[in-house]
Amino acid sequence: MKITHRKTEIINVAAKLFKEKGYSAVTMRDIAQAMDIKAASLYNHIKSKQEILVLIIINIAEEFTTVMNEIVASEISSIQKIERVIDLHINITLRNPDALACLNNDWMHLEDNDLNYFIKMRNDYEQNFRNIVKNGILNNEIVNLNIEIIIFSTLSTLRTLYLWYDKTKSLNEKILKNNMKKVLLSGIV
Amino acid sequence: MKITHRKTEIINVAAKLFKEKGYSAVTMRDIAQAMDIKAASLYNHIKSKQEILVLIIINIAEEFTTVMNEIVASEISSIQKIERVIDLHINITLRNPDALACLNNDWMHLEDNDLNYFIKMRNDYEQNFRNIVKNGILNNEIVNLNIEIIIFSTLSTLRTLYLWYDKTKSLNEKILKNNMKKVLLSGIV
DNA sequence: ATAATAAACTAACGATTGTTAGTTTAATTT
DNA sequence: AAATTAAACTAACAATCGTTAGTTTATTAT
Repeated sequence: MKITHRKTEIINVAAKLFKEKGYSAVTMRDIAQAMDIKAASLYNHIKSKQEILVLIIINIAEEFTTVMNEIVASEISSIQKIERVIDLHINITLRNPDALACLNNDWMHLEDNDLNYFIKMRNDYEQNFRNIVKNGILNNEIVNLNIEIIIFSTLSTLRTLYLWYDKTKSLNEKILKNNMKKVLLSGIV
Repeated sequence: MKITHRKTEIINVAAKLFKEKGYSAVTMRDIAQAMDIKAASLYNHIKSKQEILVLIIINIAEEFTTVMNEIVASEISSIQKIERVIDLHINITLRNPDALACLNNDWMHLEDNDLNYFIKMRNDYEQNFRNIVKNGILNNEIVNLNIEIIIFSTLSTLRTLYLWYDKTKSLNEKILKNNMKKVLLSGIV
């Protein structure tokens, strides 16, 4: 099915509502009301509530996957790769915070193939990041602490940036990226 | 209403289910089935589904509030205060990861007074943390980067530690705390 | 002008939701 | 032994859920 303008509107409105209350707590009537139409009218544009969720999440997940693969393939230092991962997360967060919130909180409500596909992408993503850090430790670019703690503390900050998105509006993008890299790489002391 | 043994069991089972699918997606029949009884039987012990959520979240939130107030009142350096905050989060995560997940993901489904009370506690908690960091910057214990980025990157890691809880089982508590302090305070480079 | 399409509508469906009422069973206390 | 209590049960309720069918309205293409 083609993605029309109206369909895009539904997806954006739904993503915003999903961010606020979560997929399960948002009804088709909620989405319709936010668009000033009736719930049944939504089905002229979308196949099901589940389809909305899939379109929101899978697109973003594929974008993460694509760029991560580029980063892994590039011939730059481990630190530079991590800096590019930081840029990736900030870019997507600034462009589409609602979809990102949805991906983070509602991915478990995907079904069947979509769920498996998502989980595979997420695992691959983490494994790629783990390899970057591992290589960084091996050639002394990165400090030799527990690797899972390094991975987790970095990714959890980047993944939940959307929660904090509002407060970044006073900062411009370049300053945000610079500060984030300093904090994540060199700490706060 | 007194909190009996059976009531505690319901709360623990519910917290685990809420962690997996979120408050809204878990039905009373789900909770009952996990306890091998019928849904109606739950109401011999609890008042409503909402009461379960309140008991899970508010207890944990009050514990955070109490200990944070102790930390703020103590006469130790800013860095030492942050280290105690790190300990606080790790302690609660190790003891009750399910309730913590529920607090993080489902607090918005609290209602009326409970919701307001929770939001006030959360705001006060962040403000206390902000003041600790601010003082640390003023007396040169902490690097002078954007304060909101410092606060956010630290808290987001600590708050989502429960997601990563499983992988920490190989580490003992002391090593986990030490590594986490090094990563959050001194970075990974 | 006519036909075709896009996008809304009303009305209703079967399933599921949280919850209540009233009853039964088993354990504990008097 | 009798009475009380704790904790389960069956059955059902009103409300809400995602969704479908069929229709109307307004816009666009022929």
